[in-house]
Amino acid sequence: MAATLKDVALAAGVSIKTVSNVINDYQHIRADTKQRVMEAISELGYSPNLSARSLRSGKTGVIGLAVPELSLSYFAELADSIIKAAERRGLKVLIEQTGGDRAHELEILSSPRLQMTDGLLFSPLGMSNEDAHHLNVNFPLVLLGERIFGGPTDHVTMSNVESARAATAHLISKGRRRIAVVGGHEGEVIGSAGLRLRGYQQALEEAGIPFDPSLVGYTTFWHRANGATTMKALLESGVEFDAMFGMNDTLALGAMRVLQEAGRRIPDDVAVIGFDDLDEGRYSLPTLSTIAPGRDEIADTAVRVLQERISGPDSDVPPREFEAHFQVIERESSALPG
Amino acid sequence: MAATLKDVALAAGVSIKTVSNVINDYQHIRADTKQRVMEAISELGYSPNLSARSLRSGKTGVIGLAVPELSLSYFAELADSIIKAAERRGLKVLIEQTGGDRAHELEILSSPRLQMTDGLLFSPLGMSNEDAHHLNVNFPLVLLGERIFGGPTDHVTMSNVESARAATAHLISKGRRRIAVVGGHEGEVIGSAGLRLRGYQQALEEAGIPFDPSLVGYTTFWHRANGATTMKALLESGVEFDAMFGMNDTLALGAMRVLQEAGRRIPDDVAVIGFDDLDEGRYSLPTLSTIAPGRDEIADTAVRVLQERISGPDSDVPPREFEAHFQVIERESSALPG
DNA sequence: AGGCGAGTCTACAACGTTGTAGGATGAGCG
DNA sequence: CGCTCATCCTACAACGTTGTAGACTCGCCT
Repeated sequence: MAATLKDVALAAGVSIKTVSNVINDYQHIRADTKQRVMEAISELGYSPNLSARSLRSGKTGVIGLAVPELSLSYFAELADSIIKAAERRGLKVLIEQTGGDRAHELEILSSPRLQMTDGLLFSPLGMSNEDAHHLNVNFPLVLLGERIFGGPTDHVTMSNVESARAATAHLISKGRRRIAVVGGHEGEVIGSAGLRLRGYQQALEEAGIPFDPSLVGYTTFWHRANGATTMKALLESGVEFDAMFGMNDTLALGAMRVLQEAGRRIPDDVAVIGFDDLDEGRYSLPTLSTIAPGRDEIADTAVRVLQERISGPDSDVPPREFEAHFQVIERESSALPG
Repeated sequence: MAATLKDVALAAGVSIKTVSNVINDYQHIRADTKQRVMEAISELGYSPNLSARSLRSGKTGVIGLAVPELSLSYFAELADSIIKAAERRGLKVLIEQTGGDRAHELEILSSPRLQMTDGLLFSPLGMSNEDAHHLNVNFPLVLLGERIFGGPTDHVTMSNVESARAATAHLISKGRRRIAVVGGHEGEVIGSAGLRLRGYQQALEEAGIPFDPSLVGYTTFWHRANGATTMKALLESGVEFDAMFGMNDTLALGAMRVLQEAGRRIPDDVAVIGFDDLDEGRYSLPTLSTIAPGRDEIADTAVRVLQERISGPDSDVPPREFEAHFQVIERESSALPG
């Protein structure tokens, strides 16, 4: 069906290899030969067979991206950034959804499901630090997210502790001292929740505010519904607070809705800040203050580092850790006289 | 590096082809031979080279999905559904973002960028019905969305007219007669905006309500910001209305925020319904009534049809059109005594 | 005894590409 | 005139897999 090098070679009256050379910009080709080949190519509508090329070269030009779910806005926006970053480097992206399920995540690492790709950007959610050794695989792998630290691979992550500290400090700078947290994971030390809670505590400490555990609302997942139910529980517990730090925007938005239903004014009664800088927070009522975690920087770094691992010499470079730069973005939900 | 059929064959003391036969479940193999081969396979950690397999078979097991942007929630959720549907059928999905740009969309159709895939699910935004002939490509292609109708390929779409009519009828059933629309595209006949506006008009007609053009708010894009500015313009125009139909949820949410800022109560002063059934609308304040467009059905149909085209005999089946089933979902934003 | 068919396995070619080695041509130089 | 050397091109092999054709064994039927 589709034209091959052979067809083009026949049409142009040259050898197969010469056509191949033209395509690959080999230097020593006479101008008229080149011209003739080019004409034959466009006449036959030839385009190279990528499977064959992959077989020869061992490279596919495709990278894998494994995320929990695209319907979680953060991962959708991350995927967007990553696809764009990959495109800039001439790579395509094949997306795999793990559902945040540990078994599914391990399966992706061990089975040949991503055979078609040159390497993998991996954002686990179900795995924990004890699973780090599973990352010891024999293909290029770059880890994303905050579930595992000190693993055997390159790792690109947010500045979780510092940015959570900045978020909390921001609320403190607005005169708030009773700051509720929505989204804690009981007993977690590593992981977005654990790290961000640490940042929260650091900020309190710096300001000389004692840490009150009853202000921390725990939840397993970070969906809108969880933000809502966690906030409901906080309200029912009767604990007082004049500010809230949502561990991500989605939680914050769900929680805000419950606060408003309960008659609390934002930011007057409760100042709110989230985390992630989702587009959504720009148009909520009120607009949501947040931490911009440097998504484009994360995407760009991750793709660049993966590409280095793919083409670079084997493993003489030890695993590296990258932290993206964050920014505190003040919007209406925390806009108060500082 | 990685083990090949040859290595396994050597280890098991059989021919390459026998190993291949074991892998492909060929019937006539002695039990002990099979056993020996299996052992060699797991011992060497063999897994087939997919590039080679693709080269031989002409199939990659990967389909392409071209959408405007994953940061648009609708497309993120669509991609989610499609990846899941593809997984059920043993396919992987490679995602390409067009940015909704016509030139970029045409380029994807004409260039060999998606060579690595067996077929393409294509959701254009910039192209219009006049570009339909560009869909006449020589690889399996299934069209999604409402930009082009009557094209030369299979097409999976929402019931735009009918569901917009149902949305409007829903507002009418709540006693509303002055129904504003947010998201019209000036002069458009085909396309989500044009079709949904038609459904809106049909519902009015059925109810004997005259169509008032000044109730239609036009906008080019369907982001949150556009919903907000369009609603601002409507309010400034001084036109009166007691309900609003947002052509999608994002627009509706943006518009709701402006309405609330202007002091209009929802649903008391203005009843609101959107379109798309985004997760977000389940946790907005108030929760957003909407049309569930049957996303899973769309995804499932699209993947199934594409797979049929990929493996099926060539083109003896004429292009087919599929319309997913929709549902009106009533939430707080339109919850009024019927 | 000869022949047949089912079961089991193998050798070889082919998919379309690129790397390697080397052949042919002509210019430059002693 | 003969040599070298750069330029331009070609033949062949190889990447790892699967389809095709056929070899060989065995039991069973005529």
